[in-house]
Amino acid sequence: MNQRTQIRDPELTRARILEAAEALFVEQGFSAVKLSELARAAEVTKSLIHHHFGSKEQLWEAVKDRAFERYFTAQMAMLEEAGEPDAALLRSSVEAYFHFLRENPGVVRLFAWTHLEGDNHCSELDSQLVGAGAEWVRQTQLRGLLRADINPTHIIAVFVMTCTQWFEAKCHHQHWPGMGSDEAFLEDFLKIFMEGVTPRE
Amino acid sequence: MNQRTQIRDPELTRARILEAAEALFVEQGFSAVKLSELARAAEVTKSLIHHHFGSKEQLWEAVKDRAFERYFTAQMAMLEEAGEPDAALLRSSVEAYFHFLRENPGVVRLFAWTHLEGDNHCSELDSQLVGAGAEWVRQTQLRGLLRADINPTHIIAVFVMTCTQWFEAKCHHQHWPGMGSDEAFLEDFLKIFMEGVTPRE
DNA sequence: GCGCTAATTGACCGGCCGGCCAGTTAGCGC
DNA sequence: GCGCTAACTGGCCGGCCGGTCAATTAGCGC
Repeated sequence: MNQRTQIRDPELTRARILEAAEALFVEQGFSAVKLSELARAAEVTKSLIHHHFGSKEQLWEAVKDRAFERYFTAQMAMLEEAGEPDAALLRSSVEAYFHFLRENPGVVRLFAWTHLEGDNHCSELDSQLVGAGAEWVRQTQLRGLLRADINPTHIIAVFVMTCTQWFEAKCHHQHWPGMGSDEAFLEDFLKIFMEGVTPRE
Repeated sequence: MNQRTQIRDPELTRARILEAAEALFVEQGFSAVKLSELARAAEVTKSLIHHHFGSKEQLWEAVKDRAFERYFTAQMAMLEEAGEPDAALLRSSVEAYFHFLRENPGVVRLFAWTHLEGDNHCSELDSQLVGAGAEWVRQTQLRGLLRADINPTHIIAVFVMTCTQWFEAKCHHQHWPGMGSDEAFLEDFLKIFMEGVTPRE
């Protein structure tokens, strides 16, 4: 900003802008964020934001791309290290997904904002992920280790949506009477879910 | 707007503003809505909005209050007409809730926006609702008709969150490979859920 | 009918929004 | 070192945002 330390590092500048932008967009959503505020947060001039990203809209896209890229690679890694299909593995996948969301609350909110915008530019990536997961479920069904009378995609959807909503709407239902902690809820959800997808002997 | 039909009907005016505001807020969220646009949609001058509601913020509160009031009374009515506690009734309650959300997509989005804002000014009403539902579950558990090893509030939460997320994030997962229709998903969710909450004989 | 209240209008405002541009300068290739 | 590219600055802009206000008038109580 002022005359001190005139070192230039465009990579760092881009990173600083992206980081500050992600924080603000996650917090307030696209239209509530002001570029002036963002510039202050990133310790950068407003013009610099335009120089590196073109417009507020393009910056928003860049932020989403980066976050969903992270989400996608993390999930893909989890899927790939999954071993022999069986019910226990499904359980631990749900746990892993739940904990991933808990550790990445920003991603959850970013998802939520984009859902509300009707934006589905991340759905190619997500479809891949869900497709792979559903295929894994199908294999497990074929081995008789999961109920075969349920659409595999729906099995994935049920646990993904429950975990997502738990964190998206946390501010809302955390005050519900009798509601337990993250872990207590996950425990109870797994009781229902696992019992529901496992075949009766 | 112009000189024709100089009839005044403040109630109708308020209603027109509220209706247009709800539509826009539902669509775009609070900060993306412009009062000028809203005035045009409601066929009303901008000043009239301020006259009747004070400020954009207060109008937003009024819109939320009205919508949540509607939601609350509808749900309370459903709860009260519920009869003898048993598992079949839980099933039909889930179905009713799911169909209510499908018929009221605006409410779902309004909920979503307020969740993201961290606003929980509707939580007293909601807590009542959840409390009543959980109590009903507890009664059913005591009769041995539902598994007793699960927190009743969590049972409510699981189905509420799944239904909510289904509609909140519809634009997102409707393109997932293998995903079925509303009814097909509900069917599969109920298979999992009912099996999960029913005691093994 | 008369007068008072409040619904309604349209002109207007200060502020700030996203974006632009002319000018400066750091840093890299040569 | 030299020059060129692009990173970076600060001032600026048009537009429109939410909000105000004075003036007008419909409608209701009496």
